[in-house]
Amino acid sequence: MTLDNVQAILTVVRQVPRGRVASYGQVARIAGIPRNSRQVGSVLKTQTADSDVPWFRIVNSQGRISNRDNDHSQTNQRQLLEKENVLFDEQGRVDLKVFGWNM
DNA sequence: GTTATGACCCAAA
DNA sequence: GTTTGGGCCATAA
Repeated sequence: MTLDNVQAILTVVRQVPRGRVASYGQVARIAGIPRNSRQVGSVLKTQTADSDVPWFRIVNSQGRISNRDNDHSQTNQRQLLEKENVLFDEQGRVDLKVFGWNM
């Protein structure tokens, strides 16, 4: 990964509007690196909360929250999204048809 | 240089 | 609708 790509990823994530979510693959495509969806996660985990990047608006293509299979950060992300009117179902997933970011 | 791992994705079952 | 297996590519050891 070049530094340019990292900046492109962060720029894309910053463009995600409030109340919407985007998938890793979607971010990777828009950033110009279609096959590097996994690296998007690696970049986001270095950002954490004290950044201006809304990392919590990124979920996987199934609408599931993929952080480190831990427990705490997952709930934290969910609450951050619910604060923006993004609702989860009983299985802890968001409806990408409704809350997905379609440009 | 090779091997293993990962906040993933997609097609098939 | 969900779970599995194979594929991808960048980093770490």
